[in-house]
Amino acid sequence: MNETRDRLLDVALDVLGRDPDAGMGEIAAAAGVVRRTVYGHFPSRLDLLRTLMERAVAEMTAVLTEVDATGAQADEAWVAFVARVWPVAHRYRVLLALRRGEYGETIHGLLGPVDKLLADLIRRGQDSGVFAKHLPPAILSQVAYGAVFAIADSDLPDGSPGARAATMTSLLLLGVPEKRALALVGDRP
Amino acid sequence: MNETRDRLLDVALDVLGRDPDAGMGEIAAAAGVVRRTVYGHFPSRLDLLRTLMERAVAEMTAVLTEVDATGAQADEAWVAFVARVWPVAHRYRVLLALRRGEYGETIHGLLGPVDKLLADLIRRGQDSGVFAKHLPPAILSQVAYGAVFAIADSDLPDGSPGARAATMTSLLLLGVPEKRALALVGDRP
DNA sequence: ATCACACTGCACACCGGTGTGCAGTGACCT
DNA sequence: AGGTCACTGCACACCGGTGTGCAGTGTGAT
Repeated sequence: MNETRDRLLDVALDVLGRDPDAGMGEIAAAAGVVRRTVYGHFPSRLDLLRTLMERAVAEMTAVLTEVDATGAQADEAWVAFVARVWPVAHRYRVLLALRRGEYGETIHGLLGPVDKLLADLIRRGQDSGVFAKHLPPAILSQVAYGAVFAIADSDLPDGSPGARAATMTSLLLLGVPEKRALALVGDRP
Repeated sequence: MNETRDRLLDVALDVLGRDPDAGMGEIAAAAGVVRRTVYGHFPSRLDLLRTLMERAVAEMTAVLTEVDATGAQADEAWVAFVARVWPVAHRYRVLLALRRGEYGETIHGLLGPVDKLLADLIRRGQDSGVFAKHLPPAILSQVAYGAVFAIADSDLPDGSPGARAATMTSLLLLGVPEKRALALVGDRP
């Protein structure tokens, strides 16, 4: 039923991923609707942002817990995570983009669960010896996560690097030896 | 002579690194000066930004060409680059932060030279076989560069990861084997 | 003493984004 | 046909940041 509301959220995820400072007007226009209509669904900009983040966080935690529950090694779980997230990676740029900015504090709070799950996965990998320990889990997870989305961002030109390259890169930076990384990612493209 | 002007630029680098959307008022306040005074030195906000970026870009290109001219292997050059940049890495967050945002286009243009030098260094490393080729130089350089500053950003807590961890991480993600990376970075902290 | 000059402390106009109010308009339901 | 409901298309007030004008005020040089 809530057709417009859903489209609004989809479009906002996209628009704000490109420009975190985009206003209600731009989002409305991108959704083929008038600004006034947006306020009909979300009483304020912050309200829209919050709903958006909650949705994104829910999807991410779902993927992470699912992948974690398979009982696989941490590096295998990471590969599965990136593979699951990659197809919609551009949707999740917003997670990174909105941490700074006007409502940064509010948004940052919403991201807590995701940060925790990521850090836990990396810690598990470090404890079992598959990930290197050159950085504490909380930081290493953010860097790896950031690298994956940075690569997804550069994915505009025709010759796209693709999921394989992003997975390889993140595995390397997590300290997985090249041989093992190649085996995990499938030796041939 | 231009004491206030210089302090303004220093402070702006710092403030804008924390919040790219900081206004002239915040910058002025942080410099212990009144907003009106800032306009006495820089006719517009964009003008301040441009001056700032030119200064930052000049410093970066200086370091990069210098490090490049030693004729060292690309991985050694990268280590030297990070070592030289690290002490003031937080100053250069602004380079990343301001690419998006209001004057993104203008700023992006200013960064061309730095991007090119970085990509050239990485390409040199790939051609001589010390860096992996899982990503094209233009992207790999940006990811490595981003990782270094992401780590510098997380450097707030008492137990700071430090330059060593940042160097290790970037080397790994560039595809340098752990053994070689440890040798380059000095086997003991 | 006076001049230059940098900074101050107000005033103001302007702009763009937010959020609201309210009278339509059209589609769909019954 | 009548009613509901979402969207429209204006109106508006409000806010915060930008950029400017101008009359001070203090300090250092001569």
